Amino acid sequence: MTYLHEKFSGCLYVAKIDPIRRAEIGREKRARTRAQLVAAANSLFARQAVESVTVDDVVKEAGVAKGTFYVHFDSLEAVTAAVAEELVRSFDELLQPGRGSLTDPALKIAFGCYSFIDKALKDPLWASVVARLAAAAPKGGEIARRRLFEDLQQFSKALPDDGVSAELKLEIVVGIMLQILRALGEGRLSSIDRDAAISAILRAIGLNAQEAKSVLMRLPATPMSDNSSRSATK
Amino acid sequence: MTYLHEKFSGCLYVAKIDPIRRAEIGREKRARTRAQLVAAANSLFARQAVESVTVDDVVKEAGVAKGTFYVHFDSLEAVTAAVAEELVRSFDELLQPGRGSLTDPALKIAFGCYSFIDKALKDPLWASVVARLAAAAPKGGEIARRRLFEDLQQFSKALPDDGVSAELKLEIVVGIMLQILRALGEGRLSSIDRDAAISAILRAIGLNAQEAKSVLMRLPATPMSDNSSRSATK
DNA sequence: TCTCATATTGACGTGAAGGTCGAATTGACA
DNA sequence: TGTCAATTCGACCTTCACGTCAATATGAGA
Repeated sequence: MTYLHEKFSGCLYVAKIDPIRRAEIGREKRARTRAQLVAAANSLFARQAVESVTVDDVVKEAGVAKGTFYVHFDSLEAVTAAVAEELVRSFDELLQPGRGSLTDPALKIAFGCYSFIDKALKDPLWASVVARLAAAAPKGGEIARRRLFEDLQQFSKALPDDGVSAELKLEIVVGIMLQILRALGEGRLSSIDRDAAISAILRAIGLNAQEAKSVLMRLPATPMSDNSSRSATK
Repeated sequence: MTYLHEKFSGCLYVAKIDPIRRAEIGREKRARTRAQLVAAANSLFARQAVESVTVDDVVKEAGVAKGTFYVHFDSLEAVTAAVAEELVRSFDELLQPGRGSLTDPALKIAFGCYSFIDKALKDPLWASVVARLAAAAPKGGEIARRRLFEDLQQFSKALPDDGVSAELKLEIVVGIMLQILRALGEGRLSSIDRDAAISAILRAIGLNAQEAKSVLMRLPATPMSDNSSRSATK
């Protein structure tokens, strides 16, 4: 019986399921392991410098074997990029609901900055990771940069020329935001006034105190729901 | 003859010069080698990330043997700190002549920022090194930070409260400056308008456009001599 | 229960970087 | 020119992280 079965199945009958189905089966397990690795890297980046993290660190943190790492990623840069991508994606998602309704460029910019700082204040680990990745993997945030730049161009058009190019404004806004992030991550500025920070940014890019205040008041209330308990890993 | 001489000198006569004199003799050679190592590290930091520089890189660049490195420094961090210290010292020196005469805090701040950006524009290698070290060895710039903070406190006192703490202002100014440095080092912003940048900074910390312009006009002309040919290594 | 594609494992080879130390060099002095 | 202390040299050892791969485990379908 066994013999017959083996011969039968081995030569003609079994062996070919559906290759597409096969891939589907693997996908879930595969995706879970990959997510574990990304989460582990994220978690490590919250604790130590990006450059000091090793493959061994990541696999240990993720609880998988070293070989598994290389099934999912070519190198540390690859997993770092994945972490950055996930961070950008998730923040973007967070922004969508509020952002859609805004048309005034100044408001869009203020809203984005406000949400960013708000998130950083509520989730210091997130702040640490973003600050470190911004330095180590600037590639990741490029999309966000581009969007901000477009808003700034629009914004500049609707303003009497103040001699500050949109390119310079971009660097100024990004510089302020990243520095605040770093400061939060390093324990300086344990609690700052979001409004004050946004106001400074708006004034730096050309609004006067009056206008900045007006923009602040027109900001959608509580730009993000305050479920601050979730860790940076999510 | 040889025998007598050896015995004579070896036992009684020679052997003890003056230990203080000895040290003096070595000092010059020693200092030169140390300076070579610091210059080599500086030069490497202008080309590649601080963390990617190895001891072998440094000694190769300096043209000395590995063992020599460890005579002068305990580790890469030590030589990195030395580079940072030298950078701060030399910039400070550059600032002294113009800074002495200034009493208005806004003017002091503007002058410092202007000189900084000016230097960065004239010496992109310097900009790269400072930008990288600011991220990798924040310890080094602490003195500069402290001085800027004091100026900002004075500045804030003489201003109607705008809700922005001096601590936050410090991060804002530093953030803008470092980001401009990074942008220059990475080729974005190949040439920016110094006045525009300073104006943005002044407005961010509470001045209105009018006042910012006034401060800019009161800046000492050509804050630094423009011998821009010297490389970042010096 | 058996089979097979897929995913996972971890021991291992390789090379690069850190750090050491006895030998060699240098140069002021007698 | 010989001596000695200070400096420099570079071969060598050690550690550690990278990346590989043959062996093993998993689990859906027959």
